[in-house]
Amino acid sequence: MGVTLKDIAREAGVSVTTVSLVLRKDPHPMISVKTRQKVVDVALKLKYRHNAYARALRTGKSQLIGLLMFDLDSKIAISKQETIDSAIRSRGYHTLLQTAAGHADNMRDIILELASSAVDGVVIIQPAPFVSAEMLLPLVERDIPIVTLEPIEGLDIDCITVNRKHGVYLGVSHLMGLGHRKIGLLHADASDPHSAPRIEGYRTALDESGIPVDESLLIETGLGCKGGYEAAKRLLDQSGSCTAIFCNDDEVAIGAMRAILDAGLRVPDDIAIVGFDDIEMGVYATVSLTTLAQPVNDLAERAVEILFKRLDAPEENLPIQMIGLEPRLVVRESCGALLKANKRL
Amino acid sequence: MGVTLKDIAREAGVSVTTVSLVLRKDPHPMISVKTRQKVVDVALKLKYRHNAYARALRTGKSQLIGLLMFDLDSKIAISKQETIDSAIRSRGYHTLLQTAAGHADNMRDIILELASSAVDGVVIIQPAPFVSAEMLLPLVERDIPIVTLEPIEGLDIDCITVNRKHGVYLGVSHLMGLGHRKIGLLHADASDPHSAPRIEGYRTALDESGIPVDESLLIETGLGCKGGYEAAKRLLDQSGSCTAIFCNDDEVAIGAMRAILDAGLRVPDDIAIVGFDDIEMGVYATVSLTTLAQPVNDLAERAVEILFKRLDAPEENLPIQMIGLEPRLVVRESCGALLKANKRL
DNA sequence: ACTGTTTACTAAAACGTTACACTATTATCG
DNA sequence: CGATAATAGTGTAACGTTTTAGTAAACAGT
Repeated sequence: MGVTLKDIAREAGVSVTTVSLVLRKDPHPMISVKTRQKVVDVALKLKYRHNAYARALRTGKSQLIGLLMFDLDSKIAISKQETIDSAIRSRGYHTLLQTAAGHADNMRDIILELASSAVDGVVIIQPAPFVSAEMLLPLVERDIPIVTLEPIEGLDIDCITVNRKHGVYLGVSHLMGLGHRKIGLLHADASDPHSAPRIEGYRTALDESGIPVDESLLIETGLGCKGGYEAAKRLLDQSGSCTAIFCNDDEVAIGAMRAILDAGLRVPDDIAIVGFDDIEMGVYATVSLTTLAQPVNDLAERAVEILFKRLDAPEENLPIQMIGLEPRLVVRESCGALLKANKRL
Repeated sequence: MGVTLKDIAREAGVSVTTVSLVLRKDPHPMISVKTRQKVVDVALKLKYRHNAYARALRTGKSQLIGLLMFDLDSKIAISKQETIDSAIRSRGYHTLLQTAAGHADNMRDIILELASSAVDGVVIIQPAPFVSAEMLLPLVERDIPIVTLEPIEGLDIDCITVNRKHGVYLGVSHLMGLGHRKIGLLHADASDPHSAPRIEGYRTALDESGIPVDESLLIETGLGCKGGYEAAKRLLDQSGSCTAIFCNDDEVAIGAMRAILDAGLRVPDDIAIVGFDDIEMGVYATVSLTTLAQPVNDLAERAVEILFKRLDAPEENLPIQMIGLEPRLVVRESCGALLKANKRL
């Protein structure tokens, strides 16, 4: 149905090979300018489009990188996706974004589908807790390079992530610097691998100042605004005595703020809030959000860089990379630091 | 490198055809249970995965639907994407999500790429103002069915959209029912095809009540929280006299709320707010958002339904469909209706 | 015992490319 | 002038699958 190289060859009076050579802009082979021009003209006239399948079948390469996401609920994950996407595009490759729409079953399906020789490489943006080493086997067996943005237990693959432990440490230390001693922590449940480092960072910060950890201030939260709202409510109900809350991420923080306001308290006057991620919405929250910014650009660029190093050198046994980037504290209204500074004036 | 049908055929002592027949689970051909079992066993043993490219090349079908988005900034667009994705999955097809990451140039690239026989059909979630009829030509020429969620000028293709005019009419009428007479409208700029229907709906509602339209209350807004924040600021600066604002969408509304609070005013006491879309964040805004909910599920299901009707009957000349679904008013705090009801008690 | 039918399977040709190994033709040089 | 080299191309075999048209064997019917 479509126009093929054969059609162009016939029309231009040359061989299929020549047409292929010309249209691929292969600089090496010797084709006269005249022939080149004729082929290009005919191709344009017939509105030729290459058949991606035939090309991929023949070359074994698709110029396609699979971008695997669990869902599109989190703004920070989306901004990672966008940045990675553009890094891949800038290298002349295309992106095949796959989302599991919040279903772990889909994740397995998608990985199998990607393994059907569909992509040259894979970046997994939200691996855990949805992706296990075993699920990635089909890709590993076919030597399809994988980079994840979070470590996967039991599998040695390139991983470039954010040092969440240190981030939480920075945030909690900041709150302590403002005088807070009773600091709540809304953390994801244990199945989320981000949870443990966060709790560690929290403990480290408190330990360092010799403050004992009050376990009742550690509250498990669901994800999203809704999760934060409910978790903060539980925290406020059970112990009215905390003066600050460190939230799992900005979306949880926005939900938590709403719960605090609903309880008749003010942010940051009565309770200070710190989030994690630095999403745009945080800036426009009723009380703008102090947070730890993830180095999204860096993260994306380096992830793609590592992936392409492997693509370019398929045979070489490059060492597995495990890199942790540092988040950066962004001070806005919700932590009360600005309020305090103003008062001092 | 991968295991092919040939490998299985050799190992199982049958022909390639037989293997293909068995593994595709073609019910028609007569293959004995014994042979069938042997082939399946060998395939499993060798960890066979079909080669998607070879299959697509041979059959001319990829079982892939392209899902085209301009960006992932808007929550409502994402929820449409997720719903459409799962509708496509439930039909045994796969989704190829492509985002232009906010660059119109990418959009053209992506469409060309999709036209390289890469997909069997396309759903465009945010066509306007980024996609023109001319850009879609490569798809149209190859008879790849397209469904958009918004009309595209100059091109007759299936379109299933939301009746924004009526939505705005409902929202503005609701505000008028609450006694508001000076109602601001934050609308996208004219390049956005949603803009005109919104303004129309606004005018219709006012006309119906015999209220003259004060043009100074119609303010052009950028997208996202930031856009809403800035536009609301402009509105408040130039005329302090409006008592309600209808916002282009929920994200704009959240930004606008922040601007109102920054100006020392309260929502909804001093200024009532109504948004459009019904995103989750609106529920957890400091003042929960009254809005017009888009019928996302319906939208997605019907879009996919139309697409598959065309896929299943490629030759039949099905009539072009243009469907507008009705949004639904969701009353929360920001419009002041609840406040008023409480006072009355 | 012959035709005809059913059952179980297979050979070979596509699909549109690319890659490899060639062949003409023309130019260069001692 | 003949030999060599450079230039400009071409023919054909893959890539892994599906599809079409077939064959070989077993079986039934008269």
